[in-house]
Amino acid sequence: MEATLDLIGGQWKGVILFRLGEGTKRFNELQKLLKRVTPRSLTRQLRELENDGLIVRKVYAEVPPKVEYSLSDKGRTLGPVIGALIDWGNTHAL
Amino acid sequence: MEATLDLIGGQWKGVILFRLGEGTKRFNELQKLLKRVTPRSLTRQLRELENDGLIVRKVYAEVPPKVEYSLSDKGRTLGPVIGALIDWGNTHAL
DNA sequence: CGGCATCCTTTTTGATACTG
DNA sequence: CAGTATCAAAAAGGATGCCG
Repeated sequence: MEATLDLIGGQWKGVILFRLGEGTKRFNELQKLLKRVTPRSLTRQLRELENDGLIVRKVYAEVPPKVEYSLSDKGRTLGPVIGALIDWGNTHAL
Repeated sequence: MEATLDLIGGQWKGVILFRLGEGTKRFNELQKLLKRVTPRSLTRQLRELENDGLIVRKVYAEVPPKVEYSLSDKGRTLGPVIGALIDWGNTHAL
């Protein structure tokens, strides 16, 4: 369980995973959805999620650049966990 | 969900919650169960969990001192969440 | 036994500016 | 658009020692 928390415990990782659960998103879209995140932080969280194999980063060789992020198969297995977190939060939020 | 992660996202909080789910524990017992945690860190995590109303701290006015930690009613509602985290970790651990 | 105080090092985060 | 670079600041964590 410590391992699981390490994977989703980052400041923004939970929300990123949740948002990507809704569908593929571009860097810019994520940045708008996660108010108050700096590009630097967002980049780092995305890289960690990618290294952990939870999300997939797809780069299009275009101008202007286009990068899409989506859940990997492994990332999708987190669905129930994310769901449990959200349910509890909705029920017990201050 | 960010709120939920804040509550259980600390370095040791998940394990503490899990262990207290097994039953009431004393400070010393927790320290033994959580290898490598320093008293300072353990104290701080316990205080935060207490302030969040997830655990109960009971002090006995004895010599030597005795302090017991246990889950609060609110803390017990986290059971399914903890369970989901553990299940996922067991299934997908490296 | 169950801490708190102090000091120090490591890790994380933010703000701002700039680039392929 | 999707980042990187750099600096500064804050938060977290460990080590050690002392106390009621």
